[in-house]
Amino acid sequence: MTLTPPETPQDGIPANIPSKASAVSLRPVTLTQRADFLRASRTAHTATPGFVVQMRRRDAADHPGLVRVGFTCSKKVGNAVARNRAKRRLREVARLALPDHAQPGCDYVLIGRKGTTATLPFATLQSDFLKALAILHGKKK
RNA sequence: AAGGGGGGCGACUGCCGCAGUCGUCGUUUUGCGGGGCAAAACGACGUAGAGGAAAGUCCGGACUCCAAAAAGGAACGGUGCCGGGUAACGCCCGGGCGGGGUAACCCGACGGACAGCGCCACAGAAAUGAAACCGCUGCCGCAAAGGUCGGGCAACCGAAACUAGCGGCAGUAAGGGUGAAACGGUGGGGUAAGAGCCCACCACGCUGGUGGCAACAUCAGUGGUCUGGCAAGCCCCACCGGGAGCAAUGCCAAAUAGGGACCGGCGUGUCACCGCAAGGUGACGGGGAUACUUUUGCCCCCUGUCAGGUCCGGGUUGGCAGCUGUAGCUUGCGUCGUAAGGCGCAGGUCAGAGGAAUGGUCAUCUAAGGCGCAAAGCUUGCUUUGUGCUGGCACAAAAUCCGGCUUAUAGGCCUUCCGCGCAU
RNA sequence: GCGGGUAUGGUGAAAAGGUAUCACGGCAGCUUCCCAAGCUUUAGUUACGAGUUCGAUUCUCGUUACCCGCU
Repeated sequence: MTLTPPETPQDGIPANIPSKASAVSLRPVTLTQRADFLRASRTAHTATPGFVVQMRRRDAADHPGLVRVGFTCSKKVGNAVARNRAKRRLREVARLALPDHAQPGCDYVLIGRKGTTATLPFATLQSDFLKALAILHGKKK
């Protein structure tokens, strides 16, 4: 894993995305490759009662201006119903907040937690996510 | 106790699918020199979008590949009262038998232990051919103590018979601290003591009659007791089953790659140019191309110094098909059937993708529940009425598709039935 | 998704229908001035729930957890 150069081409991202992202609105691309999640797990992260946020700033040559976001709910969260519910709520949080508050060129990963992600009030999740983003951006600067 | 059913109408915003054939409008990107065409992506509109168990993966199929002429057999595995239903089943329906419950009703791996083998620890006389042992009884032999009789004032002496006991012969299986289980049970007669030895009832086996398609039930006769238990031990009998699974499988593209080895067959299309030759290039010709019905054009590939057959690698990735509508499912009516279900007619039936889509914020209705408040009634801690707040809160997410089973399911609700209490 | 397998003291294993054994480790005691070694002793619902059987770790069914294979 450590022998892999960071400039490895990303097969999961279509080649036409970067040039388009500047022209159209800032729409986050969803992460699907396991390698992206592993890379993000080694970077800065902030925990809130409802979820954990990780942020990774990619290299400048790798699709600058593109915001990517991923969601993770392990089997610890619960059965398939609980995992799906947690992922949906995290997706809604990211959809509402990222276009206004995300920094281009970054990957964000949201991790669901057992119980709380599916049960906390939605407004609490939203405010926690904004706080977490502020902490992460401040840490990077 | 049985069955049904697992909220409705919506708003804003978001997710995902769509050959939406003749929806519309645009923008961007890629390929080719351009034109033009094709493909992809995005936005708006339209339209569709989780369950009764989608779950567990426990059975049965459809479908696909492998093997195979058909059929049979062996091994292995499964099923197991009888009849019916079904594409099929280990499922369902009806019946029988056994068990549970006051009842409604529920539960049952429910063939065979005289085909054979095996096991039954400990305890117990004995764990299955039955017999031995302790006992019980009769006869024979030996034989006390005590009692009886005789003698003696008494201590005591003597005599005969019986008995406990001991030994032998014979009868017997009633009884036997056990044990999960002891070759019938209870009662009576009988006997030296006993025994199905005899009798009545019950249980069991056999034979026959009757009812039933059958499982089985019932009646009569008979045997006098023989088959102790375990087959979710091996096994026997009857029936069923070839193996693997949509990550099956087929096609296309990229890539190592103009791959390598062998077999046997055939005998080098025409023209032009280059070359000493081997050979190369071009034209004509022939064939192919994941295709959707055809046509045309362009482009690409193969071949003409070989068509064909057999064998030999590991690693990596993308696209399309399979892919959702039928052995269908379901609603209504008719008809056959006790039922499961069958047949006929009419209607309804659009999730199908990438590791995978339904979320967020609200509103309202129908009722039930929960937490309160007030009033009334009394049965004094409940009921009724009014009112406020709360109010998708259970189990659980399609992944090829169907028929079942099993398991998980909140608050309750609806229909039918049973028991108990009270009132009439 | 499809298919297969395993659960026994704290750990690793055995038992093959008859009241669960071995090794290491833990607790306690003996021994020693103290420790180590040695000796003695102790702790299990055989993953959970049912069934067959007189009797189940063993046989059968269901549940849970974990592991493995297949693109």
